[in-house]
Amino acid sequence: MVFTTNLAGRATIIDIARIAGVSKSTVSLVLKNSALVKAETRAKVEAAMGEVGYVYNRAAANLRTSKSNFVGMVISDLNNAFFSELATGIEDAFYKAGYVPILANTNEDPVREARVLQSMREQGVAGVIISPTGTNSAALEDFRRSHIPLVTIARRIQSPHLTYIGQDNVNGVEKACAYLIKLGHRRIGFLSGPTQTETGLERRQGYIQALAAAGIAFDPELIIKSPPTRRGGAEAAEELLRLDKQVTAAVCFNDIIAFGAMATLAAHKLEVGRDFSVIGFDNIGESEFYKPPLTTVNAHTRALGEQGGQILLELIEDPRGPARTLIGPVELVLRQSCGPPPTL
Amino acid sequence: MVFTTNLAGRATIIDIARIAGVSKSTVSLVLKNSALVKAETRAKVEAAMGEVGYVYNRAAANLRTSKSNFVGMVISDLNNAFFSELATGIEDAFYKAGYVPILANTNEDPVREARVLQSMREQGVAGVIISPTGTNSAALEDFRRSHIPLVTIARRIQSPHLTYIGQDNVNGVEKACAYLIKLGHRRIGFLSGPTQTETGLERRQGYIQALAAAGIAFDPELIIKSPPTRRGGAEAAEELLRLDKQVTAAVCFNDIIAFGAMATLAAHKLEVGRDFSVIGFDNIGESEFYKPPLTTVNAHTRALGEQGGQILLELIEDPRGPARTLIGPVELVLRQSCGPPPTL
DNA sequence: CCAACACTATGGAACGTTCCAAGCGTTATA
DNA sequence: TATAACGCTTGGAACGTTCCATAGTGTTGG
Repeated sequence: MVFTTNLAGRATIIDIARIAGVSKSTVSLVLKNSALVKAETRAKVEAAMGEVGYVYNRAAANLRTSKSNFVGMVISDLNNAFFSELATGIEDAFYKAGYVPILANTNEDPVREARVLQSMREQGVAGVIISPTGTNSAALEDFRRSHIPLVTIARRIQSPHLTYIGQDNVNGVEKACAYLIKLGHRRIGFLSGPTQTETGLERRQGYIQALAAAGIAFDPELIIKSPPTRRGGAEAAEELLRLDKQVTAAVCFNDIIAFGAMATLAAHKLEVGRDFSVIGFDNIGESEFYKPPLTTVNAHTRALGEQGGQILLELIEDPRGPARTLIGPVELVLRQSCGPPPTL
Repeated sequence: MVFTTNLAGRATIIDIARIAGVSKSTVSLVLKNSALVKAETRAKVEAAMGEVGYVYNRAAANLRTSKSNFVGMVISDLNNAFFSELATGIEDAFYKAGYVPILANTNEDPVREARVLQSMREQGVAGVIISPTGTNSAALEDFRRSHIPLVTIARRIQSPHLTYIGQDNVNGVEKACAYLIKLGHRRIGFLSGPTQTETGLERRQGYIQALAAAGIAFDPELIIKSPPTRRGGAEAAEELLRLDKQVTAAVCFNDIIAFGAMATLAAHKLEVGRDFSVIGFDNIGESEFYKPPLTTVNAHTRALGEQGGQILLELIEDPRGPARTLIGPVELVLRQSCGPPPTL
């Protein structure tokens, strides 16, 4: 007899047990590769499973054990290359460990974020990794109280209770600025992206620190905020040029803003790498192939995602222990957008 | 009494029933907003739920009803902007309908694809939408036999049994070529990407048809295959130039190849839009902001994803009916990579 | 010859829902 | 007054696993 195995009416371990002439407990043991079953018995059971095309019902197992192999993966903007690289890293870590990620793209919408977290609770996720929208720490705080392991990634929420993994934003921008200063630039703009997020504040902090370290006077006008989009970058660069302050270089909140800025510079007949230097942040895939190739801060995004996933898995294994904060190292990748790198 | 609601030991409808002084059946009815319960009773139950922070257990419901609100979303390369845009479209359709997507990024690996499909069966997904790796129709065919609704998207597998939604590849490349021909180009290269996939074959077909329609002799040497990456595009363009056949324009398999090609052209001191024209395919976000902005075929990727998700949802509602094929329309977006568009 | 023990196998309760059949109190109808 | 109808509520079986307590069979050692 062949079973047509759609959700309802597919073969269960009871069917297998009957066919193989054993009890359902034995079938269950076979499924978990228990050493308790005799090889011969195992073979019979496996034959029966093959015969009817048995498919394990994880929902039933989840219910019985009140565990699950689901993890939530909440991404704030999947269309941003940074986050899609992060997501593939995370997904990879889960995949390797046999966990299954439920995806939610919040699209920077805090309402959606809250709804999605609630839904994940209902699904019984074993844990959640999230790049928060940032404005909704209430929903996050609320979720945290459910005692489901939770990791925030790439965007920090100020809370001593939240485990966080991210890149070293301050140091990244510091390195970028220091490099420009070494190349001789004195008036350096900062296209700061959004300024109310932790990420934004940290990167801004790096800018200010680097200038101070070099003894360059800080001019708040040279910080231009904008949405972290190409258009935002283009407009911010426009504004920076309008200041007419002999700015010769800009550090950008991220690569995407840098791309936008480079478009504006080109429109103003400024050759990037000769007339004006630009540095980005993230080192997303396309930055290497841009025209000119973009000098940027490598945040090792994919690895960061993988490590974040890994940390969540550890937290699931052992939920005790205090919240951790991990800051991944960061380095400057020298390309043509600042002119030819100085020989060492 | 306050419950600490982690997975094990969180409040159940039985707890709620006891607190509210009703039966669990009544609580269940409240949960599904049944009109059968008196407003007063409903209020009592809802108060009890609020009191203990009740969280619905969907796994239990899934088991009982042998249904689920999970859908599988299998993406072949999430780091490719085309697919990440597709994914957000799909995710959006699911989100709106209350379905929860399980994500799997196969990374173009057929083995991973097969494993992932099996895992989704175990999770009891209500349906699956997949952009196949293309080389593993056996696994797909096998999955299809489980009678779980299945939609293939963006990449076609030749099978009369599979529902497919994609963009009009032939017509897209035809339009691109026709435009170049109208601009006066006669020797047009085709950076064909991978040639063994259906998508590749269709786009190649468009190229051949367009040349034929214009009475231009077909020269197979002008078709250069490569991986669909920036590097692939760069190398393919290199090869095209090496032919030394006075080629003045190239149509590319996708935008990413076009970006790579443009880098090569720049390295050869050819100004794209003046000395050489380039057209891409997909109209991914960055193409608008490239230098120069890329003329490309708009595949309405996000909308395509949304529609694909929608079709899967319809199939879940009503799994009967034959496999469908939907081909979305496609149009050329004129930008600077072919020089200024002719005035109409 | 029996106790002790290893090795396998098993029945049944439990996980948290849904849903059917049935119950009950009140009002309408005959 | 008996009965039907209606509005609301309920007990209990069922979904497909897991896992505990228990039991049957040899084998070993005293």
